[in-house]
Amino acid sequence: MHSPHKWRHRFRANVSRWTVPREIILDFLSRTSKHMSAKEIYASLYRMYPGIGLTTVYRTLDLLVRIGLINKLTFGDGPSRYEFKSEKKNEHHHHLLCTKCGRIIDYNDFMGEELKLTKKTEETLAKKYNFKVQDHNIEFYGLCEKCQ
Amino acid sequence: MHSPHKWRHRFRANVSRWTVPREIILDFLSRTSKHMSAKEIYASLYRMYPGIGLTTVYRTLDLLVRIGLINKLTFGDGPSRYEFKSEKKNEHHHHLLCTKCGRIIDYNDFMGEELKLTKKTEETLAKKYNFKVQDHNIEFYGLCEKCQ
DNA sequence: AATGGTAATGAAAACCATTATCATTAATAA
DNA sequence: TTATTAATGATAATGGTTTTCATTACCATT
Repeated sequence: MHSPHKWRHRFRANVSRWTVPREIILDFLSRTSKHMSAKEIYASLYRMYPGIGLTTVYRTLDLLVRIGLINKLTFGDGPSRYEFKSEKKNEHHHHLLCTKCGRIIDYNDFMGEELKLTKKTEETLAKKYNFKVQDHNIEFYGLCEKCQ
Repeated sequence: MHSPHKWRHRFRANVSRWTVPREIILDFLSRTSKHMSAKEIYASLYRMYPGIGLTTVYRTLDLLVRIGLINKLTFGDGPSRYEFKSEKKNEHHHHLLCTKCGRIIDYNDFMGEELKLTKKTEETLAKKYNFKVQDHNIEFYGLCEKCQ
């Protein structure tokens, strides 16, 4: 299923070496759908690979974001969270955040409408402010099932 | 123009006292359209009111967010920024962020379309996940005029 | 106006996520 | 196999924010 060196060429292309810590971090992220903080990732990996350092986790996450294999999510307070970026085009999604318990829900409804709106907005902003849009983010805040 | 105790009743309603630090912080924010960090606000006020403490600035900003008079903006890394929330309904806006220089641009184009999309999304999410939406946020990332 | 109860203040220390430093280790080109 | 040099991991440092606590000052009640 998971060929061990699936992503090796992506590293090579970025003048980066293929190392054990990088492989296990990326493999770990590719197998979970959770949105985890650096510390949580570190704690999870530490059991199987006690030699790993938190610093390396931070550096690797940073590299993976630069390469474009994962997303970094920063929701207001608290630590940044990371999620694996799926190859599948139709898995583009946004987040629903519970303001009480911090729960994060992925949703991908209305992506068609959203795309229409963002495309239109991007064009207008480009003209009006001479701003070159690279990416966008949409999130909803509220109360999840358990918290209301 | 600015009655000095314009917001006093808002504090009372929240069982909070009307104090000098709170007044000058709120007054300062109401007069600027910039998105300032706690430290920047502190530095600006320190000149006119050297007795003020950074801690009080943080605490007051937190209170003002709770009361609903200002917005707290958290853009990835760096300090949180704060903006005065205008009373005028038509001044609802979102942000355009330059990923290179950090510049923030307010825009309020397509609010009609946005409202349509968010309303629809909120209804669906409420049904599908039993999630009660309270607020939303949209932001675009890219390069500003100077940085591209 | 004076008093007293208590919330608010400010200086300092603590906290927490993240980054920098640096000696050691290991990936890879030769 | 070796040499080069990027990557690692322990530790210290950093920066934003929060906590602690003794002091101050709002403001409801006299």
